[in-house]
Amino acid sequence: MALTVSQVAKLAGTSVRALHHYDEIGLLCPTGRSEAGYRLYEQEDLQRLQQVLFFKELGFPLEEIARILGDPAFDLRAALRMQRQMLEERAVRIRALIEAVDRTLQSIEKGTAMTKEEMFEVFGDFDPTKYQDEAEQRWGETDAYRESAKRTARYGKQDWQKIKAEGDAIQQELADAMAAGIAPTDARAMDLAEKHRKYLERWFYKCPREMHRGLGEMYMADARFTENIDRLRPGLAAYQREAFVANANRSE
Amino acid sequence: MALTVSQVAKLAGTSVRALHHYDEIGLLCPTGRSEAGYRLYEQEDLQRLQQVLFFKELGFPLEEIARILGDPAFDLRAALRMQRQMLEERAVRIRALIEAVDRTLQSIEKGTAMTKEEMFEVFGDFDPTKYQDEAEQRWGETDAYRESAKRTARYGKQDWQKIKAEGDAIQQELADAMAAGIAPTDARAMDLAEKHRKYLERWFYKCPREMHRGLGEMYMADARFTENIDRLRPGLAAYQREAFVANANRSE
DNA sequence: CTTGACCCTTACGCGACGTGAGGCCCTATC
DNA sequence: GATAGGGCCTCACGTCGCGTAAGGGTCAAG
Repeated sequence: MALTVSQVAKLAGTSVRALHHYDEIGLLCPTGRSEAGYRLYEQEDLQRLQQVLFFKELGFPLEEIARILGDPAFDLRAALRMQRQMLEERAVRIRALIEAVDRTLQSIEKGTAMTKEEMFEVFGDFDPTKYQDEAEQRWGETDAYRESAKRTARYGKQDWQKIKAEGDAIQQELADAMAAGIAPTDARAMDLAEKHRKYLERWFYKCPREMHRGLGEMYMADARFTENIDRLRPGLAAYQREAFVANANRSE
Repeated sequence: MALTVSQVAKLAGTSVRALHHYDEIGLLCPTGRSEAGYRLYEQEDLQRLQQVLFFKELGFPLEEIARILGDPAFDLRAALRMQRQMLEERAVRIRALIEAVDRTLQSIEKGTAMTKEEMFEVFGDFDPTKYQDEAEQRWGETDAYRESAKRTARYGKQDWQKIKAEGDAIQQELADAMAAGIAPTDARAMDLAEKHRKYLERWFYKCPREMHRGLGEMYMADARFTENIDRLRPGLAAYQREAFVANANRSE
């Protein structure tokens, strides 16, 4: 069942030359060669190619990809989860760009000029190299990462109870902090806010501080949420929101 | 109010070298030069730069960008709407990739191997040159495009209130469906569930059906949520959950 | 035994800059 | 007014991920 270059290229939607290139630089060397020197790709080569293309799609330089895939501690599932995460970050960026387009359109229609800063807001805070750093970070502390990743692995039905319990516990901690008279702007409260955010990120993926702040505000705006949270402790919703906002504002 | 290269670079989040390059190839030549030969950028240069960066972000080669911006029939608003459209296509692609990652993860966890075709499905149907073709097409039939684009154009800048209202409306629709005696497994109810999911994705990013189902279960598991939802209509929480689950199970 | 589709290697080209090198300009401080 | 440090200029070569021949073997079908 070995495939030739052009067959693989067709399958993967890439070019023969690209496959040659990957072979040249040692990124993807076919396991076999025919008598006449033809490259022969097996199933495992295809899997590797899929990974290569995924990372490529995410903007990694080929050399990086080789390093990642070559890592003896490489864990396919962890990698896939990482890819997922990064794709979501991309989605966020695209949304930001769409909003920027909309804002520009609006300002044109209203005839109000944008400030220079506004014009480039969206381009500025994007660091394309961030991905690579993140990857290295993640792959650096492989041990710790693996552990935490293992937990996320299966989202069994009953696990949702655990998730909920964890969320409740954090909220209880916030309630306690409030009861203890700790200001929402206090580092301890902010740490709890951050803990909450991390909790969201762990289970629900992606929640930058910006959005977390928004979440806090939404809790306030929606009477149903407020009531609910305040049932745990009156004023907790407002307290929580303050803590989220404070946490969003610090460290930047 | 003229700016120097490094100032512009900082503003736009690009590099001085890039600006030099754009000048070299005639893509963005600053209107002025100081006595000493320093490049001086004016407001209009910044606007053009913004456009350049937008198109670049969309993957256009610089030469193409020069052609587009140089077109005497160039209409900024039409261009922005086109950019919007293309960004949304990108978002779709990213979602497809996310789903591909999810499918791969699932097949690993279930131990079922994917076929070769499945593995590359998502890469195959992506044509990076499509954008350019599309651009030319669009610039050809400007009239028809304008009309349809008008609808897509504006999106309010603020507000959580609108978001909340939208969410409430969907929930109200679900309550109505329930009141009308429509089964939660009925296509109409599932459509509402899907609508809710899409709503979440639009504003809160990412919520695959798997997670949506989990959300429904979480609503049920948490007494506070259940009470809240049921306040709108008794039993709505359970109904909603059923619809989410049904929706998650179909179409796959 | 030829034809045409496929494969090989070698090598140069290109787009969008990064990265110096070498030198002028400009303000600030001694 | 001399010098230091930062910013600006113009070459010009390097890089990355291939595209694109060039020149030549391989293989199944007719």
